[in-house]
Order: sequence, then structure tokens, then C-alpha cells
Amino acid sequence: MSNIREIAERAGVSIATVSRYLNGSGYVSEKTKIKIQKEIEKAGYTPNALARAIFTKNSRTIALMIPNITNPFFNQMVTAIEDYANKIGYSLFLYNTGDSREKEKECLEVIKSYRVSGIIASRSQCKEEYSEINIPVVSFENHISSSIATVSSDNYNGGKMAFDHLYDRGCRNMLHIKGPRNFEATELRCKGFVDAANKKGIKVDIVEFETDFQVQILEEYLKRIENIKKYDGIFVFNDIAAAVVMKHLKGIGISIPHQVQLIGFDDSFIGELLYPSLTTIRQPIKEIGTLLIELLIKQINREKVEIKDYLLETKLIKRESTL
Amino acid sequence: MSNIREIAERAGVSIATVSRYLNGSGYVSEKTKIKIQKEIEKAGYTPNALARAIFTKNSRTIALMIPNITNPFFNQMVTAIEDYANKIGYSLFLYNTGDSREKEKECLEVIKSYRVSGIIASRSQCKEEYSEINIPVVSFENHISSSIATVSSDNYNGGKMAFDHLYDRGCRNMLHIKGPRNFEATELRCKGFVDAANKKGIKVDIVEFETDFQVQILEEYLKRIENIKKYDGIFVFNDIAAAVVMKHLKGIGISIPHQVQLIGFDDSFIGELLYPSLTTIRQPIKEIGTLLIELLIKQINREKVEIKDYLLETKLIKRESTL
DNA sequence: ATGAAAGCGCTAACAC
DNA sequence: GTGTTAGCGCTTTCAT
Repeated sequence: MSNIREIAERAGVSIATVSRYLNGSGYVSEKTKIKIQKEIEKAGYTPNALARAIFTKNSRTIALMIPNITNPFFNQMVTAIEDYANKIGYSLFLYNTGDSREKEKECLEVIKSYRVSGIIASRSQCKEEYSEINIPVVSFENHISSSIATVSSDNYNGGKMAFDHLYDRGCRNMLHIKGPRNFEATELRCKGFVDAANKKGIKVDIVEFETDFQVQILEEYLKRIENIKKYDGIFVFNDIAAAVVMKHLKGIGISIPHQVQLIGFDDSFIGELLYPSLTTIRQPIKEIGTLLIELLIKQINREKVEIKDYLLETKLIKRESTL
Repeated sequence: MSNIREIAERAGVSIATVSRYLNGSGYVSEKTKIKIQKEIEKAGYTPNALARAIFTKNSRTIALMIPNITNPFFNQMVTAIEDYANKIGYSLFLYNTGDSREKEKECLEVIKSYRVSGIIASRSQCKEEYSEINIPVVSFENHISSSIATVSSDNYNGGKMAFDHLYDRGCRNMLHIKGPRNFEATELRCKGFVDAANKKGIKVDIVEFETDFQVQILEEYLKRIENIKKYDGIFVFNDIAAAVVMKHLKGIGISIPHQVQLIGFDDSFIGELLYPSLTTIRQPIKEIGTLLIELLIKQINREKVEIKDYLLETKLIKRESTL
């Protein structure tokens, strides 16, 4: 690939002039502009963003750390972020941490080396590792440190809404299938559900799953739940796990919602495709993605950003899996 | 962030020595190594990959162009690629083209500027745009040019298998819901299906959808199909669209597989979650992802790679949506 | 309006 | 073993 020097020589000007032309900074005469543009096209020249970044200290790249791209929730979030990023001329590095602390640490090293402009962490399992970084960071769900803003849905309230809805629909014997312990969101959903139950003087059962989304593993867990039929309402920590639960229930001849009512969490696209379609607690996925990147970009541009918890409202989406 | 000069000064050596230490190239005495390492840790220094890339002409980055990350098929493919890439120390730039030729072109410009080591295009709609690039490229599904290797499943045979299976199960009045015209894969699946039908002297109906995966739009298309009940077998161009079709059929009271048998394509995870679970033609997703990146890495490393069509075998996965 | 030159952080050839 | 130095492709200050 050619470089700025080559273009300059061919156009019979200095590299400074070409640089000015490329950046629209400083004066370049019309004639010169045309000459330069012609040579750029002839050579198929594209300015080297790496060289540029090394000087400007802004690579215009963002690192996206996602625990699991296969989960529809996360890829809908990534879609929103990608869309926004590209519109403002930023490119995305994608890292799939697989909810592994080790992998996240390794990724962080690589990310630092690429001098990204900012980092979007999600469900992070690292803390101090971020403190030595002086790159803007925003976090989804898990808290990292007191100097990093956290975006999440109001999971606690979401859990509460899930209970209230099931209770409303007549359920009195409920089960909550809870997600892994190291997800803050999961704990809050559970707590909201249980607190709401206590308020009504209802005791609920809780089973913890240790994986976010791996169909086979989830199915194994399900088989271990004794007498799942005895419940009349089940709240599952996310939609994809709820889909597996639904399949399992139908498989053993339980009718939804007549025998057991089922409610998920996320409102990822999968809920609509199930039959019966899945009642769920909606997280405003697109807003989450947009807020994450907006906060990040502001920090990159050295605008003031309040470092706090940004809590987005959840909402009950009533579909067919509840009465 | 500190630089190599700072580390060198603090360790009381020259930058060349630090560079040698970092790269494990050339001799550095044990004592010096220790001193340097100590300073690196104290400063929290991470070598600048951009500066390195500018010199070595290898940024160790790969651009991944995906038409639609929300489609489970593609995010399973991305997962396989990400996994492989990270293991060998490559990072991924992610671009979601949304099947737009314009967007793909723009992405290509950005990608060039970042001097990526290689590009994985998928379902590309550009041709000449790639020819002026001298970066290794591999393509998934759509052919780009005679100098670029293409990986795909054997879509033609897959279409044939879909027909044969439905025919086997007694269907005689079949519909194929075909994907958008600019997807080569979609055309081949259709052709395989139709050719197999002709061989049996059977006439099949075909309806073309103009989007890959946007639930609402697909639903609109479905409503327009007249008297869908008259068919006893439907082959849908991918699993996600098949899920929408299934939902639609169940919604109008048609029982699957007893009244209508349904078969999808891809074998993305969604098929298992549906009820009845979806019979489908499996693409070996993980193999596809792995082959794509293997071919690319070889080219990056200047190893010989045969420029041809790499056709991976498809396979019938029999589940509950067919008899 | 344009050019010369210094410098961004790094690697590597060459000298000692 | 280690240091000096040129150079990768770029931006920008300061002359002219």
C-alpha cells in the first residue's frame, strides 16, 4: 500500500500539503487539491489510521467485551452499539470473554496494546485490572470501580414485576430459576422477586443455574429439579433459559400457561418466536446499547460525564405464556 | 500511557534493549531482563501495537464483515472465528453490513485504513471494490473474484436433501420459501430443491422473501401467501425464518408435522428450542468459521492456499417438525 | 499557500 | 550483550 510520501511526490507537492488536504486542516489551493485527489485515486491510497492514531492519540476504536455473543440479548445490544459507532466513524474490536475472568484479563492486555479510545465492559469479573488503565470505560451490569459508570436495567424492579404479574394471574406456588452467582443482574432479579413474594407472605423456591446459556447444560439442570409440575408459576432469569424451560415443560406434557405459567427476562427476539409466545420483563436493549456508547464517547471527547449507576426502566411484556 | 523510551531510561538501558526484551529477539542479560521487567510493571507499560504494526506491516487484526449479527447462524460463526483468532493472538474488528452494498463499501474503506491483516467477508455484495485491495480476503457464501477463496456449505445438495426428506415423509404438495435474490446460497438451496422435485415429476411453489431476518417483515410476507394450509410440506431458506413460519402456522391452527411438515436450513441453536423442534439441514457452522480463518491466516503468513470453492457437507437433522 | 523538520512509539541493521 | 541510528506513515509547528 502506498503512503503519503508517494502521493506527495507524484502530485509534486510536499507531504505536509497532502496531510493538510486529507485532514481539511490549513490552506490548500484548489488546483493542488485536484492534483492530489487525482493521485490518491490513481494509487488507490487510503491514509494509514494506525500512523494517524499514534500521533493523535485517538485510534477511533472501541473495545467491546461481551460475555457471550450467542445470547440474543447481547447480539441485539452489539447491533445497537455497532450502528452508533459506525455512524460516528468508530470501529469496534469484539472480544467474547465467555464469562471467564482469565479470558477477560488477557483481552484487557491486548486491548491496551491497541490503544483503543474506549472500552465497553459487560458483566465484568475484573476490578483492579481496570484501575491501572487510563482509557475511558463504561460497564454494563457489573460494577467495576467507583470511577467507572455502570449502565443496567432496573433488575430489582424487574424481578418484582415478574412476581407481581404471576401473583396477579393466580400463581401461589412459584419457582425462580436464578442465573449464575457472579452476575449482579441475576442477584437483583432474584432479590426483587423474593422481596415481592415476602411482602405477600408467599414462599418461593429458588434453583440456581450455573451457566448463562448453553442449551445442553441447562437441560441437565432442569432434569434435576424435582417434581417441577408442582409449581404453577416459574420465573426464569433470562429469555433464552426460559425457552429451554418451556421446551422441557412441553416435553413432559405440561401445558403452558394453563398448568404452569412462565415468565422470562430480557425481551430478546426469541420470546416472540416461541409458542406460546413468552411473557417477559423487557430490558430496553437498544437504549442500553446507545447509552453505553454515548457515555463512552463523551468521556473520550473529554466531556463531563456523571459517574454513577444509570438505571433503565424495565417493563412487563405480556404474551401468551402467562394467563 | 508510557512508552519504550521511558522504560529504557528508568531501567538505565537503551530502547533497543527494551525492544529486544519485549520481542524476545537478540540477547539480553538476565540482570537487565529483571530490571526492565520491574520498570515495565511499575509503569504499567503495555507496548503500543499500533506503532509495532506500522513497522512490521502486520497489525494482527482481522476484519469480520457480517450481514446480520442478530441471526443466530452468524453469531455462532463469529464465536468460532473469535475463538480461533484470539488463541493465535489476533483481534477482530466487527462490521455489521446489514446486507447493504453501500455500508459494505464504506466499511471497506475504514478497514483498509486500519491496515488489517486480513478480511473475512460474508455474503458480500461488492466485487471490484475488493480487487484494488492487497489484503488477504476469504469469502463466505458469495463469490467475490477469481483470486479470492470462497467457503460455503453445499447449499445445492442441502436443498435436494430437504426435498427428498419431505417427499420421503409423504409430502406431495410443497412450498419453498426462498431467501433474498442477492444471496448465492439462497439461490442454490432453491435450485437443489426444485431440481430434486423435477426429478420426481413434482411441481413445487416458490415464494421469495426479501429479507433475511426481521421478524415483523417476515410475518407480513407470510400473511400474503394465499391459502398456506393447502401445502403439506414447507422448506424454508433458514432456521430463523422457519421459526417465524412455524409460529404463523401454529397461530392459524395448523398442526405440525401432522398437517404441514416443516424443514429449515442452518441448524442454528434456535431449532432445538422450538416446539415441535425443527427438522433442518445442518451447515457445519463451527467448521465453516474455522476454515474461513484458517485459510485467511495461511494467506497472511504467505503460505500457499488454493483459491477455489471450499464446499462443506450439509446434513439432514431430523427433529419433530417432520414425520 | 506551501515546505522543512521534529516527533509520535516502535523495530532492526549495524557497530562496538 | 548493548547502544546508535534510520525509518515505518503520519501530523503539526514554524518558516517562507
